Formats: sequence, structure tokens, C-alpha cells
Amino acid sequence: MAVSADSAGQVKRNAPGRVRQRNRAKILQAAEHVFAERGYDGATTAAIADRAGLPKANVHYYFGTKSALYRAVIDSIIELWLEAFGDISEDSDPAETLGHYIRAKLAHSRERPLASRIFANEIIRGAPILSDYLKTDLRDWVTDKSRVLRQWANAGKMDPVDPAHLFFMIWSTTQTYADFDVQMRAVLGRQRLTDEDFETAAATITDVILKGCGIAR
Amino acid sequence: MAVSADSAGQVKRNAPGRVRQRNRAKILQAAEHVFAERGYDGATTAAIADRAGLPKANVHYYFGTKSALYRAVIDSIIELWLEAFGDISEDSDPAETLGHYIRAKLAHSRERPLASRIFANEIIRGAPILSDYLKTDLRDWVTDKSRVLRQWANAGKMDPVDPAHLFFMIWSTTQTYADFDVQMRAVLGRQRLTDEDFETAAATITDVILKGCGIAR
DNA sequence: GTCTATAGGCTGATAGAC
DNA sequence: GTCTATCAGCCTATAGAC
Repeated sequence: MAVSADSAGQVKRNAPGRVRQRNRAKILQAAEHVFAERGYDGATTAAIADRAGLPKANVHYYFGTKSALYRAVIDSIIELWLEAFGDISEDSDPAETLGHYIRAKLAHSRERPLASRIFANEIIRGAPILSDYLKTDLRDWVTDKSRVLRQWANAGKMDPVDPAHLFFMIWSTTQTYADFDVQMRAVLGRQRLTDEDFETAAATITDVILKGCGIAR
Repeated sequence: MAVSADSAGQVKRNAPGRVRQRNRAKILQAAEHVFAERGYDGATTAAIADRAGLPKANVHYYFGTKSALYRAVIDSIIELWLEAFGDISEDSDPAETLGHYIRAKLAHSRERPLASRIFANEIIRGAPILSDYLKTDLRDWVTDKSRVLRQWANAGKMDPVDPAHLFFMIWSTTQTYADFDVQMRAVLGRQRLTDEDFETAAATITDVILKGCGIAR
């Protein structure tokens, strides 16, 4: 079906690999939905194929096994995670830096709730895939940034709050808007969380945490 | 096999219903473990029966279906949830009341992590079972307690922080110690979270949130 | 009340025609 | 490269002997 590249090796339309790339992307996107909604065991390759609009056999053709597909989805999520971590350095202003970090994490919860839920499911399951990442990359990141927070505290820019537990607070308060979305909608009586809800959330979390850490603004 | 009650109706050993009650309890406990570790779809009745030390057929004999067993587990969890909510009333002292509430929620995360994880799984799945509870009991609780927080704010006892979002902060920061236990152990480099870790967590969350809400102590 | 044996359905995965 | 047809295994649930 695909039209090959011409004699010069240049790519025309439907070049080999184009369909492949598009189908892989379709499957990955569908898989993200289904894994987020049903968890690893609850997700079926049939449901993923249906959502992608492809026959089930193609899922196995492109990714081999369900487990490999899950890994591919997890990998794409981890990339996003690292981006969201952003820069926290000694010279930057605590209020601005932490405020920006909190808002970035919250925006991520809003824009990529599926990624957040898959991550949450993976951790609750005991992180069979992500265990290494948590013990290396994430741990190193926290160690590194903790140093910065301690320097801020020494310089009198903030209270001496335990850095690791402070990060746990920031992560949990922001991720809960993706993972526990249903609960918040029920409590707030919304069909969907609105712009205003997210603004109130951002303001509440930022105000409480910055003030709670003794960071002047 | 069971020895019946004697002629006076008094219960001797192995009275009818004793075995039933004990086996039901064994199955419920096993189910809590397996549902927490694997999620609803990942849990199998065989795994639950194995952990309970009973043949698989007994699970169905006592609870009928897997779904009914899951509901029974969820019901027992919700009872615990409501207990943990405790009393927050207008006359009580904000610092003491909220501090106590935060510590109670954190203690619950430590003592009943399985219940917390099952609850988290249920919410992430879209709360098929708990939806009604969230929209009624939980919503009413938040509405009720929000009134108290607003009164505290009007009386100058705390900042006018949005009550619902403040509760979301308290829930997420405390529950994360159960749900994301693996992540914290990886970051802190622990095999298990220690007494000291939980004390640091309690102090950090309480200090930041109370100070962040402008509650004097 | 208990438990073995088994039915019936769904799942991940693949063979093989196109 | 694509997709239909199909398999082997596991899952929930139950029938029926004890």
C-alpha cells in the first residue's frame, strides 16, 4: 500500500515508515487512555485496538506484547515528568521558583491527567517498572534540590522545612487534581473542574505552602 | 463439623456461625490485600482464596461474586473513613483541631495503607462504586466543615483559605504516605518508613499547613 | 457447610492468507 | 505490511459428591 521513496531516496507521500509511525502513535494514545482508565490488568489489547481503530493483531505486530506496550507508554510519561521538574537553583528567588514549580505541576495535572493516573497506578502497584527510575533519577533530583532548599533556609529566605517531605507535599497536592478528579468534582458539585477551580486550587496551594514555609513575597 | 449451641441456647465452641464468621473475616482480609496490590481487575478469586487458606469455591460460597466481595471490602473501608473524619466544630481551637485531624489522617495512612490504596484505585477508576458516597456523605461533610472554617476566618482565627481546596490538600498530603509509599521509600533510601519518618512527615505537614493558613499556635 | 471437578467465556498471542 | 481466523490458557462461577 505504501508508496516507496523515489530513486534518489527522497520521501514522497506514504513513504515507508509513515504508516508505521502514525499507527504506532494511534496505538500509544489509545493505550494511554485504556491503561489510565482500567489499570494494567484491566486494560485489554482488544479495547486498545478498538480505540485506536485498528485490528487487535496490529497492536501485537507493532509492540509485540501487552507488557512491552505498557513500557512504551510509561517511557513517554517519564519524559514528561522530567520536563515538568524544571529548574530550581540556588540563585533563583524562592517565592518565584517554588510558585512556578507548583503551577507547572498543577498545569500538568490538568493537561495530562491520563499520564498522572497511569503513574499513580504504577506506584500503587509497587512500581514494578518504575522502581529503578525512582531509586536513581528521582532520588538524585530530590537530593540535588534539597541542597538548594537548605541553602535558602540558611540564608534566612525560608524556614528550615524538611526538603524531601516538602516535595512530597507539592507532588501530592498537585497530582491529586488529576488522580482524584472524580472526588473533587463530586465534592464541588461540578461536571468538570473549571478554569476558576484550577485558579483557586493554584492560589490555595501556592499561598498555603509558601506562607507555611516562611517565604516572603 | 460444627457443634451446636446447647439446649439453653448458649454457645459452646464451634457454634453454628462461628466458622462462617471466621472464614468471612479471613476472606475479607485476604481480599483487602489482593485488591490493594493488584487492583480490581488484577485481583483473582484464586489469589484471594490462596491467601485466605481456603478453597476458591468458598469465596463464592460466602460472597457470591467477585464484585460483591469487592463491595464488601469497600464498605468496610468507608466505615473507617468516616471515623477518621472526627469532629471539627465551631467552638474548638483551630490549631488543635486541624493538627489533630492531620495527625489522625496520617496515622490512618500508616496503620491501614491497604484501605487507602483500594480507595485510591477506586477513585482513579472513576469511582463506579463510591460515586454516590462522594456526592452525598462526603460532599455534605465538606459543606458542613467549610462553614466552620469560614467562621474561624471571620473571627480572625485563620486566613480566608478556600475550605474545600484546603481539605483536598490535607487529604492528599496524608494519603500519599500510604498510596505512594514505594516512591517515598525510594527517594528516602529506606526499606521501610520509620517512626522518625512519620514524625517528620507529621511535623512538616502540620507546620506548613497551619502556618500557611495563618493559624497561631 | 465444604471442596473437587468442570463448564463457559474472555484474554493475549500467533499463523497464514492477502 | 495488514488483518482474519483461531488457539491455548486463565478467569469467574457452579454443579454435585461428601
